[in-house]
Amino acid sequence: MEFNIESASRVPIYRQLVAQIREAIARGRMKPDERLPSVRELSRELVINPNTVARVYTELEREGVLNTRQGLGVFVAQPRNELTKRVRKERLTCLVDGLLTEAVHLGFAREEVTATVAERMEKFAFAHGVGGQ
Amino acid sequence: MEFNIESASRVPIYRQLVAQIREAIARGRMKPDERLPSVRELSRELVINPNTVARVYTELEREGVLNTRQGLGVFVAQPRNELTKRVRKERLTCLVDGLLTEAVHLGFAREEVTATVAERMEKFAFAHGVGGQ
Amino acid sequence: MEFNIESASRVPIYRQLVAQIREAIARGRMKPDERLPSVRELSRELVINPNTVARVYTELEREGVLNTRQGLGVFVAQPRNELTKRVRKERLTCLVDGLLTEAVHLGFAREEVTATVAERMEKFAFAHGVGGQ
Amino acid sequence: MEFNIESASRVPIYRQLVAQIREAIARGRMKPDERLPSVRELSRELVINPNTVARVYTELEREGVLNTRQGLGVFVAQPRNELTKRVRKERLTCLVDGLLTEAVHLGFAREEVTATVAERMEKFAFAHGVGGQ
DNA sequence: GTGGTCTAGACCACC
DNA sequence: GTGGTCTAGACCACG
Repeated sequence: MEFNIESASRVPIYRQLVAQIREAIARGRMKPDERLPSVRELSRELVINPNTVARVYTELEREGVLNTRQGLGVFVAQPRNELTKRVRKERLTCLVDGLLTEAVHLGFAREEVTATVAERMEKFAFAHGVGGQ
Repeated sequence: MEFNIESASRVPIYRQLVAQIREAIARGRMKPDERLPSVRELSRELVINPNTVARVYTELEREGVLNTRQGLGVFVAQPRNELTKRVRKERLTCLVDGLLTEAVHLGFAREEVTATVAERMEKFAFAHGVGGQ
Repeated sequence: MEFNIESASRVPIYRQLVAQIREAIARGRMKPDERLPSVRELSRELVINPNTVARVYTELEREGVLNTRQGLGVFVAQPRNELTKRVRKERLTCLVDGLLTEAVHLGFAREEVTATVAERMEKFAFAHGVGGQ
Repeated sequence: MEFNIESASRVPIYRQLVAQIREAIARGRMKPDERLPSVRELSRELVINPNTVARVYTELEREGVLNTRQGLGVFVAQPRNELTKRVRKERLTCLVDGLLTEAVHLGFAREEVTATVAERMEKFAFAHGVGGQ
């Protein structure tokens, strides 16, 4: 996996990294139980402070996306669904509304948005069937 | 238009307001040339600092979503598309990828996302035909 | 609220604080929307590094126990239940088994454990009725 | 006795094993004077480092839960109660408070906790009568 | 070697 | 004033 940090961006480094790792997993480019680079490796590679990488890993672990095994490294977690159907649906709706708001302001038409969603979907590793309770 | 500020949220007040105004416009609940409440009115109504409201209006004006007519008030701007088709498409793709990343992590299936997008779309005031240059 | 840190303990400072805040809330000694001391105040009072306090607050916010409002401070969150009934039950069972394991090793009898649970329960602010889905 | 190590867990292997042995004894699935597998056997079976198993046995011996008879192996110790009633009661209270704190945050009601404790209790090998001095 | 904890001190965003 | 981010560097626990 290759990550890249724009330190000029106003988005905090740790958020950029979090987003990139989450996207890599969602796109199936990193699989469950795959090992990520060590904190020290990644911090050397990206030329950022080890604590910043550690923070990213900690945060993603708390979310259940990664898990760390002391002395062994950090790994992609098995997907779990601990949230209520209701909460998950609320979050999805909120995200979709945000997308649509921006799409309208950018001047897109309905069909363009639908087409883009359908097109990008192919790149993501969706679960099959309908998600848990 | 009614706005509501959740002061118990970690999202800064000014961002909540910006988002709500943008969404109201995108949903067609506020139309071009419609007048918004004055800074003082809105700050009194929402019980927030006038500086915060002023900041919101300034920010949305900079974005081209609102415009101020000196002595008359603040109005919803006519939709403009200053960005090239290419840039706009890039932004849309980026937003869609963000949505899909979250959707996968929430455990949704393709069809659920497609359905939610289609359903929410009905609530938004999309332009007809295909957007500008 | 008064907190006390044992820096001699092998339990990390930030975990001690997290536990104390969680317990204070569970016992109803801190109520929703109540403000906690600022990061700087608390770090001065407990004579620990402000980053350690910040970490505690961040962690509890991520858990949904606190929420921070930029520029205003950190507050006790309204209780929410985002986890699946199944996951919650699993966690409870696991915690109870841990308790019972220790109780047996300490040589307690059934009735003593039952009595202690009943007795301590009076000190905690349980919700009424049965928890969400 | 069968133990199972979850290597994908953030809990150190040696702690997992310690907990499982303690629980097995508390549930009466291992009785006093029963022999445990040798360090080599167990490490081969669980596919973990022999040093890790050795550490587990040492730790449990220090606690008085196991004892080693040179050349013969490691055995479950006779239950002893070296702690005063007062100290033991303090520990129990502390553990119960920890359980109740979590239960409240998980949104359980009193009755649910009481019921779970009663239910799980059936699986544990409690001493009869009231514990020592 | 791995990650986890803690400190010290800097600079920025929010209200 | 508040909290959020980032860096630098120390020491400890795990395997």
